[in-house]
Amino acid sequence: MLTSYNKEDKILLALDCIIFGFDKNDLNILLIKRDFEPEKGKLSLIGGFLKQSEHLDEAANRILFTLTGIQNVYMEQLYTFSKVDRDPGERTLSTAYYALINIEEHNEQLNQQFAAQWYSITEAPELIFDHNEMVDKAISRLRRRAISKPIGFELLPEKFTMKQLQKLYEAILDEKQDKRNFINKINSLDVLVKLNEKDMTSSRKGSFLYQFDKEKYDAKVRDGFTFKI
Amino acid sequence: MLTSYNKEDKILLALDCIIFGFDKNDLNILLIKRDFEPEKGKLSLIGGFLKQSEHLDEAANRILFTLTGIQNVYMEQLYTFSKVDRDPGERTLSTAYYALINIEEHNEQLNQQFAAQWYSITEAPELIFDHNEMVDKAISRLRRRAISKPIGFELLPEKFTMKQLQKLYEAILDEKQDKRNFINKINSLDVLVKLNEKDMTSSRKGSFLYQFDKEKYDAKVRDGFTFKI
DNA sequence: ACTATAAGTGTTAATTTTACATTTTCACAA
DNA sequence: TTGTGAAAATGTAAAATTAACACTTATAGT
Repeated sequence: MLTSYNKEDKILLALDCIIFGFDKNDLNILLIKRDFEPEKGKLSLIGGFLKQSEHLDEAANRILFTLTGIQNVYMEQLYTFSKVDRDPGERTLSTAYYALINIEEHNEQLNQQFAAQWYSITEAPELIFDHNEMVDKAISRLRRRAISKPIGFELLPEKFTMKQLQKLYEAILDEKQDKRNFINKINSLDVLVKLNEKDMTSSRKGSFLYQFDKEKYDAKVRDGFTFKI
Repeated sequence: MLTSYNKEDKILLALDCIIFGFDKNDLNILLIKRDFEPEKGKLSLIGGFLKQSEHLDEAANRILFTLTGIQNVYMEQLYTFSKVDRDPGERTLSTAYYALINIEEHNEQLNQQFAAQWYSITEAPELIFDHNEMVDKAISRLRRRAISKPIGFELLPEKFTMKQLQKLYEAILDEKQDKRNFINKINSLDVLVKLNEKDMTSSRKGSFLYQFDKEKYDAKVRDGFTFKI
């Protein structure tokens, strides 16, 4: 086929993944010590380059898997960063993706053979290039999403307590929630099932475990309900 | 400087601009008849290619200016589209940008020498490649933005009537608004100045003109107020 | 001066959001 | 066995916001 584009510039396109995990009280992100120049040894997001015949979504998953062993994670495209000198090594753009994962569930995958590690976002480690900017943008996107979609459940174990859910939302939104109002709100959404099981690790009384009911949620969305915390 | 990226693929990166304008009752977008292959003669967004040493934001403005004569428009990045066969001519990604402009104000710029024309989004013309998908995404972004930022004012003349503002929001949100509630809401935001002038073209009684007070708005935002229609 | 037409204006009910404190349960220690 | 400490569970009333709704006013043109 004839193409008319042959005098246009071709450019390196990187991808960087902001992987959020939640651990008791804190939002964490997965970072890696960069083992090649430039900026070798500094902390970086999980990143790599797009191949010629790859969809960005695929590339993001390939890169995540290659560097962490984690797979089958739903990632969402965040933004394409394009400052001319953003990478001192060579001119590259980078499309950032972000995802939420449940730390425990993926810790088997993320084992010793990978250099990636969890860092609390409250400690805000300094990253190479424009990666801090990427993280900031991801956090604000996460906040916006968290109040309009039940996105947070991805960060919790399958069974969780109301307290854990509340802590999670407090971490994402970075603000305290009133316990009773929070529980009432969640219950009114009617997308959780209360199990006949208690978590006994946090108190003598024990607290009931809940599960997110995806089918119920999907059905409600179909009927035009909007989730809003 | 030494670079370690030399075995990575380089890729063509296009940009496409979704330019919204508003005209009495309808949201419009600016489209162009494509004058080169592939898909020559079909309708397309305003598009072009990123150059090696250009920021995406710059490129979007350059492309818009080149194809329409319109300049100094604030465009926001929307999404990067990357289906492998999205352009049958050659493998390209495309980063979409969108902007809101005031049709009258830019019609002098957009003169005969340019092929770009306004099309109502309600007529939903069929576009090349994945451009319809881009437009859909831009519209939903626009809706989300419109209820949380006073973004709509960019689409109106400097002086406008409440009726025009209401029509605009009805077009963006695609739903009727109650006249009294709408006006009360807008007034309670307290970011408009009522002028001592009337627009006499639409009724015998005439209707007062208003102006958006950007300084007042910025000051309020600084004090932590959130605009929400 | 009459008429036709769009502009302009407020109130009440319904819903949602916020603030807030006591009782319950149970493991463990005495 | 009884008592104690610690977290879990629970409801209501006030405040704020949103939604529904219809008549009066101003004016140009006849």
